[in-house]
Amino acid sequence: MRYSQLFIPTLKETPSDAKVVSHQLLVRGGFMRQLGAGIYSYLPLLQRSVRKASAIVREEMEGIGAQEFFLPALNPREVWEASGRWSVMGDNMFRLKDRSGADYCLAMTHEEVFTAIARDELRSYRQLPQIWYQIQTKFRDEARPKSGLLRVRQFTMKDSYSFDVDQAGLDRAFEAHRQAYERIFSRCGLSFMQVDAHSGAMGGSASTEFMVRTEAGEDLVAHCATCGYAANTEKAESRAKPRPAKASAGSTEKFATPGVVTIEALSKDPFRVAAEDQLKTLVYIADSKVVLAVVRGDQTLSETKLQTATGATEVRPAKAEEIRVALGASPGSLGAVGITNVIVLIDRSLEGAADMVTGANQDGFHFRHVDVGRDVQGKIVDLRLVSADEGCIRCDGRLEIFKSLEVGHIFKLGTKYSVSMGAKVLDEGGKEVPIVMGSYGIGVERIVAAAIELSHDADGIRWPMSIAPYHVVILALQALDPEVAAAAETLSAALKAAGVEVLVDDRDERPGVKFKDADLLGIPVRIAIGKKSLAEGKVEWKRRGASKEAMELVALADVAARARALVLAEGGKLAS
RNA sequence: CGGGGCGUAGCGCAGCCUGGUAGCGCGCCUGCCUUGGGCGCAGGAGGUCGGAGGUUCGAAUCCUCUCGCCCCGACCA
Repeated sequence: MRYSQLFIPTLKETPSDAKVVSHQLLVRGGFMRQLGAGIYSYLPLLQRSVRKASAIVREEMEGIGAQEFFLPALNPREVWEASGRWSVMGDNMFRLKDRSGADYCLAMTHEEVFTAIARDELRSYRQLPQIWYQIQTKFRDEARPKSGLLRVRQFTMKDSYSFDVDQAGLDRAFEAHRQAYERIFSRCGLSFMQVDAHSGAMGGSASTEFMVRTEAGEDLVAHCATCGYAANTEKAESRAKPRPAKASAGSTEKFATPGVVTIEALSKDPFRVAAEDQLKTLVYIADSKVVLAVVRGDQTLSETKLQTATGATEVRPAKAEEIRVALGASPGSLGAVGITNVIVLIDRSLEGAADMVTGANQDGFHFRHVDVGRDVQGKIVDLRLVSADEGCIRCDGRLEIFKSLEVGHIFKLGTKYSVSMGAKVLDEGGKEVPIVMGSYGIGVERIVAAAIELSHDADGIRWPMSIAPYHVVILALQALDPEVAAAAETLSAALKAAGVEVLVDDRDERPGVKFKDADLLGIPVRIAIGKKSLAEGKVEWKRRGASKEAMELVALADVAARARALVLAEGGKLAS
């Protein structure tokens, strides 16, 4: 393709509203433009990369026997009512009405529609297993779109669903997806890791996220370098920093703490109660029920874990009035001593803790000598957020915590949707059983954005060969010079004949402009054709990102074969 | 949804506090020049100052409302 005829609106300056690198470079490089918050138009160059990523996804899905569908993004309310998610999805789902006033939504995922097809059409275990997938636009009314393509309201997702007659079948489908995902992300040039994850609104049991470690990500992963344990902090567990064991110090005793409403204040003069010797009592409303969550004073509650523990679909901090009604005191003086009329959940690390201090549910007073189990009773669950440098739960290593971007997520759904929607088959024994399902997603644009986050420099993008918009860019440094132009033409034709995708910068621009744009666009191989070297029948070959010293003069006649070999070696695909 | 910030030419910004007929850089168009890392010179086009209402002789500037975007938090398969 001739650069002069392509639409590649590059910018000299970084757009002021772009914060993360992938966003900046995609806009500067003329790959995309914003239409609204979290809504982007993909320009020709980006579309090429997205299609390449999609093609890799498609190949690997076909490789595990998955069959491609294309389902409606516009869904009637009924199918979402059937699974109960019309209400569960809340404000995150775009909703609309048709002309007759009937409710519709823009699908944010497709468990319901696929399960409905399975329910209507699958009757026998003989028809199983099935893996169905699609690569489709998804819509989510994100509360806060941000970071360019990393968090948007409309995006492309590969979603697949497995249907099996039993758990063993699901395990096989899950494993097949894990391996397909490993191949997909590797082929797209990403370094990634698999982490244990929270299942959230998807329901189901086990789930694994595929994470790319980058500061641009929004998830926090806890990782143990010693044994390899890795989990999203929504799920991660650790050995809590130990608290020096204390013996019970007799019965509880109320003492005045006027004006003291924080853990911090209580740890100072005149009280000097270490944070780890305090019980932090937090009041939440879980699906309209009051819940007390108790963690150690030096720990942080994980709302996600609280949600898991309560089984509620919505969990929020209680308002001051609600707290007063439930406990008769204000935040800062709360405790769970003797509380039996509401649900009390206690973090596992507090099991057996003795001689603690906690609020007395009377403003200005606390209790001391509080023993968990004796004075504070409730269900012992995992509630606290892990923090860096705590001990690994699997070995004696330490955890590190870092930001990551979720590019894929695989779930063992089990029978949640098949039961709620009535998708059943007859098993070998003629018994009717719910289909055992799995659900598997990949954010296609996130692959592209993650590749940029991982691979760029001060000058621009450095695309992996497999998803680069073109394999080679030819710079005709003196575009108006007949010999240079002719050489560019000849070389372009040779590369094309060899199956290499080539972009020819034939613009009547100064060399500096072409070099800058080429660096910005990040095409893996740059061939510069200038008068001087051309006189000797040579052109300059340079890998994007390679040092100046790595530039080589290559005979014109050798370029095509060499480029073809490189494309193949680096996992690119030759055009047929 | 809470907190903060910003909307002025295609892009990046100044002007606003202290009201007086809108400016800079880049880009764009024309000509000359130049041609291996975003050249140089000269000329030129381009703006309902996000929108509505108000105050005023007069509003980009002050006031009210509103829309949009960005950031932090909450939220989030």
